Amino acid sequence: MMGRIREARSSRPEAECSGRLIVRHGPSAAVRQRSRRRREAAAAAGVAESKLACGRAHSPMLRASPYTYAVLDGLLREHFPFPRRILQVHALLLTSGALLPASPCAATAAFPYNCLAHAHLRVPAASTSTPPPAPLRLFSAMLARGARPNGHTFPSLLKSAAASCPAAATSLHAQCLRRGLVADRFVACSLVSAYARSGHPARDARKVFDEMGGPPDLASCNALLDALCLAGDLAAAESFFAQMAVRDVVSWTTLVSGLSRAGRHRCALEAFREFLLDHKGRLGEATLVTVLSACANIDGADGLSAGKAVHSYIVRHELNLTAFLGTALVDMYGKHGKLGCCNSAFEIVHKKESCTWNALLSALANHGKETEALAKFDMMTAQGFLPNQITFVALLTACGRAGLVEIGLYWFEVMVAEYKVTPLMVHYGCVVDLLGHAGRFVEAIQFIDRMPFTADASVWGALLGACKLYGNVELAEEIGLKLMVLGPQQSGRYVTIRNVYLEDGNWYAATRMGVAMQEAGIKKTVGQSSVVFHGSAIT
DNA sequence: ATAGGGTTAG
Repeated sequence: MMGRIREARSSRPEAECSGRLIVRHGPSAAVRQRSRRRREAAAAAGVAESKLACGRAHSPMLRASPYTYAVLDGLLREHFPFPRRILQVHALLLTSGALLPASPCAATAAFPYNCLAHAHLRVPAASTSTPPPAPLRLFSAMLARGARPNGHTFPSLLKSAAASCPAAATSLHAQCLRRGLVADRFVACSLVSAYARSGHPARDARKVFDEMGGPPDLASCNALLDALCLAGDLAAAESFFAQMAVRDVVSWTTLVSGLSRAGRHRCALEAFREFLLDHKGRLGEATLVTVLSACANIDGADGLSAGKAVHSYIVRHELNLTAFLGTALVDMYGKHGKLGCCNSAFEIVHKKESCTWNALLSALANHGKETEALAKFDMMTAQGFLPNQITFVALLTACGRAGLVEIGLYWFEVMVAEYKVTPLMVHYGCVVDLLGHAGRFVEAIQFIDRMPFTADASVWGALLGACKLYGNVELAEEIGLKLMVLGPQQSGRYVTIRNVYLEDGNWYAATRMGVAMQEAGIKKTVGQSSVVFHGSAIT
């Protein structure tokens, strides 16, 4: 406990003067005792009591006035970049009674709750841990204490819900309706965004947008644009974008990211270039990250050279390589197989995060540096970075490529048992790939049967690859039937199955597969070696 | 001397 207090003081000594302004003097014995009890309760809850606003011996009671509110807001703002201090200020507000009514007969103010909820948006999920995110818990608390949520309350709540509690979006919307707040443009804008980010169909977001009071403003338009992109309706998004009266960097970034997410990376890059034609200002992190991501996914020299151009922009303007930007850069070089650049970009990212490591690991795993990927994984965990689902995809891929079957199986077990990472379809695919490449077909099939959900085409495809490797025609045929049920669209798989037959010399079966494909509605005749789909060959 | 919304990496 002492250690924490000392750290808070020594790392930010100037903060000590902030709070004294907001305390009222003259504590009675009863008040002193109450305040001690509060401190103990806070301590028991594991929150460090900070000296920053406590004036220690005084009974801290907030007086509700515009002035104290301004101080409170300033106090929180000052601590925005430091998640733990936000928690400390929260603890302070709890112990000082700022979240309670100023007097027994007064109403509880919404203001401190609103500020606090907003501040908590800066706290990464890991620190807040428990499932309902802090802003939503604060909402319950304010309702319980009779504070009346207002138009300033909901934007933070909706943002938080969209990020980590999608199911809450509709209830919050109901709350806004009941309180007559849906005409507020901030609230409406947040609702549009929250619906889109909670996986609702675009029409829900659109409805809120249409029912917003007055003409829509730019932010709301951008929110709807994003909603259309997220719902996958790029045609609607593009036409909406075209008829927007005003567009800013956010509008363009939203469009570029939407196109890129839809797989139209070249279109995304073109849109960005169009944007550059008459944009004179500096580019921000979000825009650069989005463009780098598009560049990463454009195969060939075009993508790489555009990515390099973005990199040189970063260097020229001496932009700080944040985790976000750095990761995008590492990924861009990694996807293009430029492992040297990838590595040096990785090295200069100041505050690396797990995803930064992930980008590096994926690059190594996918470009023949499997052993190095395994070594970097060890470094990553040794330095205290928590591996996540993506990390293990890279790790298992590396094991698969290197033929390290036992090691791969080991890490799969560790992933589930030790890191509590819930395996996704891709992870199962990796393990099936591992087993398959070792020729352990029985185990692979047992493994698939034990999966908590039904295997999709990617998992069967992994096994199919192994069938091809080992000439296991019988199993290939079985898988062929399954794939036909799962997805008649997967023409590439059929071709692989056919090739298994062909290599086995089974021309009859190969022809039959061709017929089956035609029956499944695949425009592909036996005898071709590849199909062209949207300009790229699938074999 | 009172707060809030839209874009971003693996």
